[in-house]
Amino acid sequence: MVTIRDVAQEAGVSPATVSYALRGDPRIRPETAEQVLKAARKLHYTVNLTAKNLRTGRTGIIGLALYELNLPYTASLVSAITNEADRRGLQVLAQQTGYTREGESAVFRNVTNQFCDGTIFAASHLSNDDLLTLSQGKPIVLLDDRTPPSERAFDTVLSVGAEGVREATELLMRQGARRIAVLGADRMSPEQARGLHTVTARRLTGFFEALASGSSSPTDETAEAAGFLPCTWSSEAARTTIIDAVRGGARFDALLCMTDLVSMGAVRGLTDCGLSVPDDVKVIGVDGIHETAYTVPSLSTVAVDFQDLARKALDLITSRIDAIASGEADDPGLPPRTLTADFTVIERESTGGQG
Amino acid sequence: MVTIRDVAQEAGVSPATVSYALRGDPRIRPETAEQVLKAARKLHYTVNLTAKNLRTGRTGIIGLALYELNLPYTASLVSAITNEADRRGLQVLAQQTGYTREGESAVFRNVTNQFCDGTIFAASHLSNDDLLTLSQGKPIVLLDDRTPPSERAFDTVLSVGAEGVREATELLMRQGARRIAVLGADRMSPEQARGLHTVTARRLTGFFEALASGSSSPTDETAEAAGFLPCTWSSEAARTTIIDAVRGGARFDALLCMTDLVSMGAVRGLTDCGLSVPDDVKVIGVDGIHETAYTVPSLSTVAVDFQDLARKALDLITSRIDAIASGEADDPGLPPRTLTADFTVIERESTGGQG
DNA sequence: ATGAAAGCGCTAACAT
DNA sequence: ATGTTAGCGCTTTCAT
Repeated sequence: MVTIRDVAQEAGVSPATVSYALRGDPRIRPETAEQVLKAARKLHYTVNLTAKNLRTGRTGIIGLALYELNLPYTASLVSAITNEADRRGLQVLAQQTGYTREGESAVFRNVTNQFCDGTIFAASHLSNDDLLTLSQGKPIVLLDDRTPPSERAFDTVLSVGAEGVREATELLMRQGARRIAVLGADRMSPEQARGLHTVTARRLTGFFEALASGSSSPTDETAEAAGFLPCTWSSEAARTTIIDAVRGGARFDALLCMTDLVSMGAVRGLTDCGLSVPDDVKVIGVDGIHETAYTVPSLSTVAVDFQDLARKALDLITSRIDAIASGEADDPGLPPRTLTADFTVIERESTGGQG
Repeated sequence: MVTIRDVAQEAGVSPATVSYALRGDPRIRPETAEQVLKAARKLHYTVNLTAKNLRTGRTGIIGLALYELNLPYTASLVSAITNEADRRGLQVLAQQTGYTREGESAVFRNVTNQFCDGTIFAASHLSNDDLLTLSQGKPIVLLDDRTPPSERAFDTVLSVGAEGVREATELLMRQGARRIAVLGADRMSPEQARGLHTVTARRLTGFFEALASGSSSPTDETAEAAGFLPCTWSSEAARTTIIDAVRGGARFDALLCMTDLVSMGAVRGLTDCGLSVPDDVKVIGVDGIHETAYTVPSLSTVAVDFQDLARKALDLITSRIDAIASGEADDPGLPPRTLTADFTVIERESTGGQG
């Protein structure tokens, strides 16, 4: 391994000068710097980040802890965040927590606290207090934090919420839906939805808003909620839930699905029951995963702008890391910030649009 | 930050003793070790991996360089490899190279050589010589290495090849297919296929084998190759290729698709042309990505056993890392090894089976 | 403008 | 059975 000393010797200067020159410190005379650079290139020198990190206390690695890596949505997240990190000269260590409290805290113990300057985290079982303890003072950015805005303890970036789902619901109504069932959410009143801050609650708020404003508009007919069909956000759960619902006599002409995986399962279940999408039932989902474009029928969706989300998450975390590095350890610092990722409603065949 | 010295002081021993005790070195008396452990717990001590790494020259991080992270197949790879690494106390740094030579070598320069003890790599543009230079002596395990077995310079684990595709083709024939077109592969003779060692060539070899053995069996009719429809392995490319082929008068009653994403696009394209799967055309793919179970119709596939693949890749790389650590630097060491991941043929609706 | 020197926290000879 | 010591490669005062 070629070290800074080798370069120093080659260039006829001291290791300190090499260190400065390599990072473009203005104190080094241009000609000297040039010598150093030449020597470094000649010897194929690369910094040893481990040594640098030991010295500086930073690793340049951002942890990314998600419930599961093998899902189209999380794969998009990993991809977008890795790209954006790369652009900033950072690395990403992705972990899966497996929906368990144990898995989540293990990630902090074994990974974040060891390797990472900070962590982007989709929490499910850990409270803010748990996180405060586990994070050991390192920054955390939450993905879709579910604590009420007033009680937030961490920066967070939110994916599609009320606004996106309101537009989705309006699209369904515009296409003639009159009885819209919600798939993938527990029954909730508009008041409850507004009081809670889970992803589901935020999305349902948009659903209720659309319904409410629709009924006050001068359309001849008006749409109504045709019930809640709770299920986990997997295609399998969605499929069986829909089959049971249809066999149980549920009546709806449209399905608002909480995610795209749910809408894929829904279409599959509807097909199993001999129902046609979009003729008998219109379907829309949320997330904007890639495969929605190629299913039969193609699926309408509220697509998260993953690049925007990644950018926001990294802005948030790097600003915290920098703040800590510049010695604001016990400083109260910036208050927790909440950012929302952009989205686009994509209209496809499942709501009666073009493929 | 609490260091090994703090623990030493608390336990009334030397830092070295703490280091030994913490790693269960038998030289330390049990009672002493107990004292140390208690002190460490009391102070919430955790090793500083950066320091440990600087000292030992290992990081416990495995690089994973794939052309693209946001694909169902690669997401499965990331997930399985991360899980398996976790089980072995290792971390995974996933990177996307973006199909470019530049991206591939950048990963080595910026990531692997800095952070990783070794890299699991899906190469496309780099030659063995390039890799030898870039790897700087750190182990590399290739995914689906395309160099001929006799010229292999690295360990590799192969995904589905001839065997899996032979079984897939046989399934198609058993279901009555007589004119099987191949989607996602360039035209190739059986001899060419056997001489090349790309994923495509290995798979085509299986296709030709099935065709050849089928014609010598006592079936009344015999299947034949109905042409090659080259396209990249994306749903979009598959879809447009199929549409063009059908409009151009191509005649086939079955499609052997090189990947599942290709078969998803194929079904979509066939549907666009008013053809039905499996009635008009039977379709099978390769990979075993999750979403094939929920499409309409559900897709038959040759499913890679991702866990098995991950296990094999990590066995390979850890054995190399350990060999290097135990001082066999310039040793010729083990010759390059080739392992093949297990697979299962899954029969679903697209070949006329159950959903 | 550059160099000397002191560590960052840990491990592994080597000494006791 | 445990302690002393010498670094791993780098950055960063502090001298010169």
